Amino acid sequence: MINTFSDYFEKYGALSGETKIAVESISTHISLPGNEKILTAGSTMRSIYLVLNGSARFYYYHEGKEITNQFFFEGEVIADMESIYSKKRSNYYIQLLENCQLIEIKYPELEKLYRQHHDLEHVGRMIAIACYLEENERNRSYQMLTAKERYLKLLETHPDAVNRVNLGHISSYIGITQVQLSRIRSELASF
Amino acid sequence: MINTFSDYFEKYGALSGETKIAVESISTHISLPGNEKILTAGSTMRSIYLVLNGSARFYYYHEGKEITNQFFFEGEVIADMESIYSKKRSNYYIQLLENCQLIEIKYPELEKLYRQHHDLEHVGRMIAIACYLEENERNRSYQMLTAKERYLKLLETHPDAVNRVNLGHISSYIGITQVQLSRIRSELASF
DNA sequence: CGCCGAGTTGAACTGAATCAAGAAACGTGG
DNA sequence: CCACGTTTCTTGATTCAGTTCAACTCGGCG
Repeated sequence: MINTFSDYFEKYGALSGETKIAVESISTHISLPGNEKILTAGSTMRSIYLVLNGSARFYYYHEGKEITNQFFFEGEVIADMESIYSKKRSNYYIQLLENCQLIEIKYPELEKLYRQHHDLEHVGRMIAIACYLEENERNRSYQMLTAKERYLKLLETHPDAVNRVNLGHISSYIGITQVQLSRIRSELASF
Repeated sequence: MINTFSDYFEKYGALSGETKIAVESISTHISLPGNEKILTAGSTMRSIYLVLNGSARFYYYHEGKEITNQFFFEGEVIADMESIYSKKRSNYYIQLLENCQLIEIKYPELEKLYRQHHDLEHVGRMIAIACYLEENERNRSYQMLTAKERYLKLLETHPDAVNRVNLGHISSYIGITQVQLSRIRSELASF
């Protein structure tokens, strides 16, 4: 169970006691109601959030339609890295899908810790690499899988998503319409 | 112009003179003929390569067909991060497309330097984040663009690829058949 | 000269999008 | 606790983008 940012970081490498204390010292526990947006296009993201409880999605608009690009569940970290790193206004939205218990870290403070604690920066690099590999795998699934196969893969890797999230969000996540996803589901159900 | 690994790293953040000297001390210049494979499925990747001259592609097989997942040109770094980090056998291939001048760094030696030089680890983290963001953008292009739009986008972002690489490699990169890409090109040419 | 790989083109087919209508589920206020 | 409106999901009919299979062109090279 991931209850603190230290827990989260330590999945990717060891941290000294000192570093863990420093990380905890900049963490704040917050709780927010479902539906709340923690990022809106036009504003800049300055914090990252560890999900203790609840879920969220990252989305954007294209030709008037919402497209969900990411889901966040318990133990995962909510962020728009693009906005955080560029310090520019985001083009994206992040919305809570349920009531959430979160731990917030203001990014500039984490950056300070990265500079002070080499072990933390190392773990940060490992996390970024893991994120890169995950995105790359998703790209490969667009190259080689059909819509139905991508859905089946999501069932395996993110069973949470399928049970707790709207069909429309899931369908845009795997790059199809919700009509098509509905057909895929009914086809699968008939076995 | 990127002539050394230090040049490459410094695109993402400053390095001390000492760190740069350390990086150069583990770099080796090599040149290899076009068509050579520097990674074959079943073997483990242990080095990364900066491209001074030439090009390469990263590919794999799916249902008997080659699918190209990445291109590498001058100033870019060739690696299969999955194999390098897991230290396991790769499922992928990396093939040089032209005669190449490369700079090789054996990964375990770079890892040592990461541990010794905090500034280098910081830059490494920035690079990983940039790679993540790039892959994420590619995912968004699968979510919202048609095959033709993805090709036009590749024309903008990687004009090199379109001129120097086989149609078949490009088509699998953007997730379509080479037949379809040929049609797209002839349609575009008619304007 | 003849072969070979790369690219193009045509015809038939298929997976997925679109448009549209209806059914189910959900939340809110009376 | 029911009635209503709204949102979410399903289903059918049609259209369209992209695949498949196959034949043909073209340039390079032994």
